[in-house]
Amino acid sequence: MPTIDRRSDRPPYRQIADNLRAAILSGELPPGAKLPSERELAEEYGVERATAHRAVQELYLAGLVAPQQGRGVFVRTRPPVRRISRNRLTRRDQRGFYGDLEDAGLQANVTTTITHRSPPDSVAELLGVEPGTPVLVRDRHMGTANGPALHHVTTYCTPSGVERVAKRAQDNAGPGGMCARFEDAGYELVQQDIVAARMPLPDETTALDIDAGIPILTILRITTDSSTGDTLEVTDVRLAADRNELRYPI
Amino acid sequence: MPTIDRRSDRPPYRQIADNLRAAILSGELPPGAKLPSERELAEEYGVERATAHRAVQELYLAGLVAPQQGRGVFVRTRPPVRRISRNRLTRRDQRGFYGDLEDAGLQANVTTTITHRSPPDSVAELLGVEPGTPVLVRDRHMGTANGPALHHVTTYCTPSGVERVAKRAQDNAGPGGMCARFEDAGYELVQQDIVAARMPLPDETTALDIDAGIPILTILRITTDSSTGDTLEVTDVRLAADRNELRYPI
DNA sequence: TAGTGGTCTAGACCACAGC
DNA sequence: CTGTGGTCTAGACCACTAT
Repeated sequence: MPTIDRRSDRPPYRQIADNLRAAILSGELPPGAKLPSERELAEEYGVERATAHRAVQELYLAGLVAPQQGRGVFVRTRPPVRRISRNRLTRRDQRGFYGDLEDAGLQANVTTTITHRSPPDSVAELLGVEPGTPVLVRDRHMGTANGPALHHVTTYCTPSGVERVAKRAQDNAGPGGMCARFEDAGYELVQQDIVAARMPLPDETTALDIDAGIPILTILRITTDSSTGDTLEVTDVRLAADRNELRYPI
Repeated sequence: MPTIDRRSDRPPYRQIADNLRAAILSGELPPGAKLPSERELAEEYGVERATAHRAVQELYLAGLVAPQQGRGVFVRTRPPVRRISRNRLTRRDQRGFYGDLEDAGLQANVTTTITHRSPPDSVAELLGVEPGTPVLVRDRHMGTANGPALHHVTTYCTPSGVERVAKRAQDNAGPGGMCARFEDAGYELVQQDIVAARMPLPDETTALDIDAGIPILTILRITTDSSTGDTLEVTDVRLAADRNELRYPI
């Protein structure tokens, strides 16, 4: 019999959320299970419906439950996780993105956009250009024909980097991507990944099919010429954190 | 003069949040700036205060603003970021955690707890033990004397792994951690990191000093014996995503 | 004391699911 | 039709901050 301590510092809606969360994490409410309706919760705990709603909202925004209009609130089921290896995304010696999808019996769906625009200040610094300077930018949105979006890749090229591989960068960079083209041209590359996470912006929420309470993983991949130390390109990858993990062999 | 489209599908509180978010991202409301009070927003947009509150709440839960009771709502300032290198956390050939802090003029504050308990099922599988089997667990909570928490590290050891390095694991594992002890014993180690992100649970929120709308980065580091392929230990690291980035040289 | 955000009650209307 | 979650209004009390 759940109840609320009105004298507690913890507000009622949090106490209700705590109880529901504990039931979910203990397995008492397994993935896919239906929570009591907000009106039932309200009566059960002796609060207004708005308060019960806030409790459910708390769990929704933490990614634990998924409300469905007209049906009820259900415990989230974890979607299948893609475990992405270090060099799956750019290196030529991998079948890469497409092979990954073929294995799953899916058809790839890639849209590429080429623009000139000024990169974020942090990227401009890495590229060695003045903030606000437009550079060549390739946006690639990766998805499946009948499924959720997979990831979004933005590649920023330095002017000098573009010159070195000529027009290939303007169009499709070919198998292995830009890096393979740099290697074709005889450069020895050094790469590093900067991995971070944050909450998505609204446009990322729609572009990457991200549910509330799910962060995005971001990878900033920096490619430099090992002999000169020049940065050749910077690639920014964004993925939904509930469907993707990154694997780095050491 | 901001206004609301009552005929739009997008509810009023989201339209207000959109306007504020745009002002923040464009720099019109720079980090540290004070937002209009909820009562001001309510009057400005012709809505009730509760609706204005929801708009601000939206931004709060997305990690963009920080409300302060009695003072107002302020645009979040990004805390300084620690960029953590691949092997900073375990390998012996690094000064590691302590050196990192000394550089910043801080004093380390580590509390270690040793228990026997059953690991999460996913970890049990990696260790090759039955789910529910208690194993040796070392919890280390890392912080600074006068600052926010840094990270939390949980190490799960296989029974066979523990035998091989005897009692060292029970106590302080010594410089370089368990991995160094395995190497002392002549093992060749292979490691891989599985990086993911998720929203924190309430206890992690307090333990790691995490604000609303900030995800946590999780690293699952798996150490195996390269000759036999046995998993020797599994380490789970959790860090606040607004203060930490991971750097993986390739 | 006045202004701020945090929370709750009370009641209402809407869009949507399922019967 | 009933039950569900999504949202808004209207008003209230609290704790906290600053003057």
